Amino acid sequence: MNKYRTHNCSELRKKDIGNTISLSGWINKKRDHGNLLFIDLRDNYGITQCIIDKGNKNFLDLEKTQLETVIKIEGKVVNRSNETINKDIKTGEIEVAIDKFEILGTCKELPMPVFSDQEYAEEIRLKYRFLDLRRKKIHENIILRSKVISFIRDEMIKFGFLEFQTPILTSSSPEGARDFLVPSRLNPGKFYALPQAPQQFKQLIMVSGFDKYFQIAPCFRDEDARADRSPGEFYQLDLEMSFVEQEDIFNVVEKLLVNTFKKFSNKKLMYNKFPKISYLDAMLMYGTDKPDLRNPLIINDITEIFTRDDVSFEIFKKLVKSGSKVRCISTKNTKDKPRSFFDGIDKWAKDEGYSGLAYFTIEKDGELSAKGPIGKFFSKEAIMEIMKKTNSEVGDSIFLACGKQKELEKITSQARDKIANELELIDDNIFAFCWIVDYPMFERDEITNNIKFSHNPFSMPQGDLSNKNLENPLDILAYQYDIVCNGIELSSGAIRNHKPELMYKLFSIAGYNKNQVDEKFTGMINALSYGAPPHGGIAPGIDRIVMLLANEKNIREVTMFPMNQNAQDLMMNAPSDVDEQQLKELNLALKIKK
RNA sequence: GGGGGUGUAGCUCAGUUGGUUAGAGCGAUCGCCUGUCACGCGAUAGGUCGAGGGUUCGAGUCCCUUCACUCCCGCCA
Repeated sequence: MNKYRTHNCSELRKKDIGNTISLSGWINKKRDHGNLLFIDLRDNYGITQCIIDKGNKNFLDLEKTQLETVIKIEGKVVNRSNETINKDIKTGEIEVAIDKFEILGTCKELPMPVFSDQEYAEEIRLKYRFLDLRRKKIHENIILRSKVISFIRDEMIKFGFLEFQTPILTSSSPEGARDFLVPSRLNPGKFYALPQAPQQFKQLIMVSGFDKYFQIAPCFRDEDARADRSPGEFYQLDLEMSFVEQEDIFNVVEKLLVNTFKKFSNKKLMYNKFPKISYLDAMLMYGTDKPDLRNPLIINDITEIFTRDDVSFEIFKKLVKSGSKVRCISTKNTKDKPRSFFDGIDKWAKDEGYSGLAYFTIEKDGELSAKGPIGKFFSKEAIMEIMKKTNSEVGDSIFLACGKQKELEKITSQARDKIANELELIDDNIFAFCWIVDYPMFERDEITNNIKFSHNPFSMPQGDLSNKNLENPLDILAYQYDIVCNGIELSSGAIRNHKPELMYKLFSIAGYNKNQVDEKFTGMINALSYGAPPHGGIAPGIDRIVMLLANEKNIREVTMFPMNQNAQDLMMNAPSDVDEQQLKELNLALKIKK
């Protein structure tokens, strides 16, 4: 028999009454009645109420034992009378009458209470993460994460995928995010990079003939944090398949995500078959390539309206003449919303640094009219045209913004979220997945004006790639796709370009000559020249999936040992100074800017 | 790099228009209490009001600088 326990803290039931047992765990809470002491003993599995009274010689010792001390108790399982049953815990029908106890791990005065479910400052949670992780909510989140990962792994194996590991110390890649670098001792002055994703390796696995690969892969990117983005490191379900078209990838991933989300959440899926939205449509209708489809609001382009003679909103007309566009959001039946609602939206837009959001409400009091500060600038006919374009009715309101396309996309996208939140249009009990497809292969760099890859340079372009098409590179679409759920980008993937000649051509458009490509992508280009299968894949973000399933707004709530916003581990004190000898071995000298 | 929010006891927070000795709950310590499950009751200890500077007769409160945490923009093929 194990020396610490016969049962865990969630196991004992009525059938155990009368048995002598032992439990080990943390003192979660004490209720001291002076001559009678209740102790909630907690372990990973649950809580068992233990009880001791003054008659026992251990009473005084136990009474002054601190919360969160780890103890072992021995005693008898006893019945609880009907009035004292606790329905909130699994072991609530019984309690343990303590006979003996032993301290296994003492506890100093706590910097933060464990039993409480109130919120604590991030700093103290991260510094004492081991205490924070004992708390119910986050403890359960981390267990959920484990279960989700196991489930995904099982599913992938059932689908016929093989799991492989790829190197953590690899080479720096010229495209993409900032790399984490690791100096090489044996190769002075040279550096490894931690992988931003196992992108090239997984393609090489396909070239090596393994057909279907997956990995719960750690990825490292040295970029600034956000609520849904850990600084430094995160995990992807990295997968790649040979001899597939886009649709084959979609089928596998849809099945996996639907199964996973149905298993681990009670929320409804808006679509079992994820809708496919082209990048261009998404940018027009939602102003972003990660739209929240729970939000019913749609953005419409009504630039043409401002070329009409019967529209006299001169500010917008002037901007439109010089190349700006006008886009709008129509809200259903908002005619009775108070003035403060509309002005609040306008003020919000100004606070965000935009020039504001104009608005009017369509009313019909005999005659059709636009009510609101700018309503008078629109003729009846112009209003009817706007109603037609935006699918609006009398009683609806129109919010308008004018500007250059990029800026306009940004404000309308944010306004779409803001207005929907104000109007409470978003059902939080739904997961709305979609595919964003047909990303452009290239885009123009706004600063340098050069043509560059818009996403992954290894993606396969769509259509017939005669030289004629290559003359208009900005029109080339790629077999490149993203999955979005509730406005969060879950993954991106692509059918890869496995033809070296085509790759050289595409790279030349982005300004790389053959030698540069050979040098920067040695492994890849070389491999593709020795019989590469057509292949493609995707990489859903594990942390974000778990975050959605746990109904959390912050990635740290599903990460066991996260870093803070400045990429510091407050518990381990990373990053840290290293001693002179270590630097010397690595041939490094520090030169820190003041 | 830029913008917003927060910072008061170990923890969570209150603190009015600038005005005497900065408060509460939890936790800690001590005492009372045999059926609680956020047990109850009483007492005690516990404060660089994030830090520095300024205005003022007087600053937790106003101003400037700075630090920490956080959210957002930039960034994230």
